[in-house]
Amino acid sequence: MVVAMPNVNQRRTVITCANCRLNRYCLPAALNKSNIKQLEAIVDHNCSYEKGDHLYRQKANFKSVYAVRSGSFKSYAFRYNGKGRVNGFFFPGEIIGMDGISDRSHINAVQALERASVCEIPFSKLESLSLQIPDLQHHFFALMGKEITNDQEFHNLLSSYTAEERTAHFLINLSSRYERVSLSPFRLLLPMTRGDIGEYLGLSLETISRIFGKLHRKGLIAVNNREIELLQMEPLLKIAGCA
Amino acid sequence: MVVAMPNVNQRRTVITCANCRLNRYCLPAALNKSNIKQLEAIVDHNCSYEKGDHLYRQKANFKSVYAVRSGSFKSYAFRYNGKGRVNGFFFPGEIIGMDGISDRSHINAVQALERASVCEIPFSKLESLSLQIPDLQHHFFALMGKEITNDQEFHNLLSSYTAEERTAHFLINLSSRYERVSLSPFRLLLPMTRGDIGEYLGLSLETISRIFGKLHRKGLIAVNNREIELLQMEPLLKIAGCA
DNA sequence: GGTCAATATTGATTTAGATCAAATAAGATT
DNA sequence: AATCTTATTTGATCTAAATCAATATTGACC
Repeated sequence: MVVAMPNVNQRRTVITCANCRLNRYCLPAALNKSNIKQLEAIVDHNCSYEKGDHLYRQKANFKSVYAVRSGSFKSYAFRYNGKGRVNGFFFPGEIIGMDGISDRSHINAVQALERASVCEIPFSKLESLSLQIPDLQHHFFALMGKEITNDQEFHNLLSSYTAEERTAHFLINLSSRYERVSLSPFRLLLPMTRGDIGEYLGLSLETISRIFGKLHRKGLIAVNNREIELLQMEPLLKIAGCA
Repeated sequence: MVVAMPNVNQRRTVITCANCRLNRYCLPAALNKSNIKQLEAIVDHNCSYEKGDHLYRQKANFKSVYAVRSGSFKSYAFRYNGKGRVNGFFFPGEIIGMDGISDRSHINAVQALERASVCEIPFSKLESLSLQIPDLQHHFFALMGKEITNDQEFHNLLSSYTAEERTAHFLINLSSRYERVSLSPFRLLLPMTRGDIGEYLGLSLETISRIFGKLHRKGLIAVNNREIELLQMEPLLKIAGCA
């Protein structure tokens, strides 16, 4: 398995929010130094997972949200009649667990796609702290708002984009998320299978494979199993509907 | 046009959260009497709209969220290359505007489907008040969390359900939302067109019409233009994947 | 009440992507 | 290294829903 997401701050030094290289993107982003100290006090920085491990299962009690520190995760759900789908991927600096806030139980399961680690943030403590630190409350509202707008853009993608458009959009989206954490935005090492991507995009895994082939034949990407190189961004952006 | 959603608290008495018949479902739901007074102080209760009026346009500055008091709305967006879709419907007691929280500008437009009214809640004031009233902060986190889980269930719907399953799910969902505001859950007066429903569900308007016909032929619903009667809930729930 | 525009139904045809089916290729396990 | 399992690619066929097209109905406006 290709390890797409490098581990961060592992073993070497004591892990804190203040010294984490992701703190610009993560919860501390909006906080001053003294507030970051307060946040650190409620965060558990020592949770690591092997490929296939579950961060939590469907219907698990909600008690925390999690910031990805290294590696990557997918979330998925079986609903009602057994139909289930991957409905999200998570990379370093991103927050997992908001699917449990309203009902106090998670509607999705979350599984590590590779060796990974997270910081656990007990939600009740985060709420208390948010009452004391207006910037933290504001930032968490913004994070949840971002989740909402992302999901709505995805609604649009699923209801009106073709297979090729969805796939291009997926690659572009991944590219910008990789760039955010200082990984190459042009050479994507995918931690997930074609099947995962297909479920996520509402397509069959064969279609994902075929679209990769098609984009390759157009000269827009190079495909080597889990390694995808984005060769021509402009046409890709155009297909993805981001032009 | 059928007016599906009756007006509430209109003209008769001074409108307040304390006397609004929707307060059990709306923002005041989690608050005690004195807190409700504080909330009332920041809410503008006097905003009404005619059919077709916009509550806000795409990319409009975000400054408030809105609680629907009467009538109904749809939200829609044109994204990037002009592909656009209805991505939400809003009924009394529901909150509109969370699509603007993260970027401080709305990614959707919101339009009245019939004569309607809302309460406007300036978001910065809501944030300040949430710092003082823990229950309000908690409740608003929960409301945003609910929006997130709804959107994720919808992701699942669009990526793995057939046209019939989506349509049945839509009717069941509408039924429970109507029931919540004391409307008949079995006799649904739809404020939106087949085209709106189709865009929302990622289907063509012709397919919506055909599926209504099919469900009618199965004896599960009666269709009279915008009036849909749900005749047999069990089989409908089963098709919708809620069994 | 009559005209017009918007909405909804129904039928015929097309098509994007699913499904079925092998054949490779890559990783994991011994 | 050899085997086994899992993931990927590619081809052939099928099908659900889109699209195209024609009415029919409803509501809005003179």
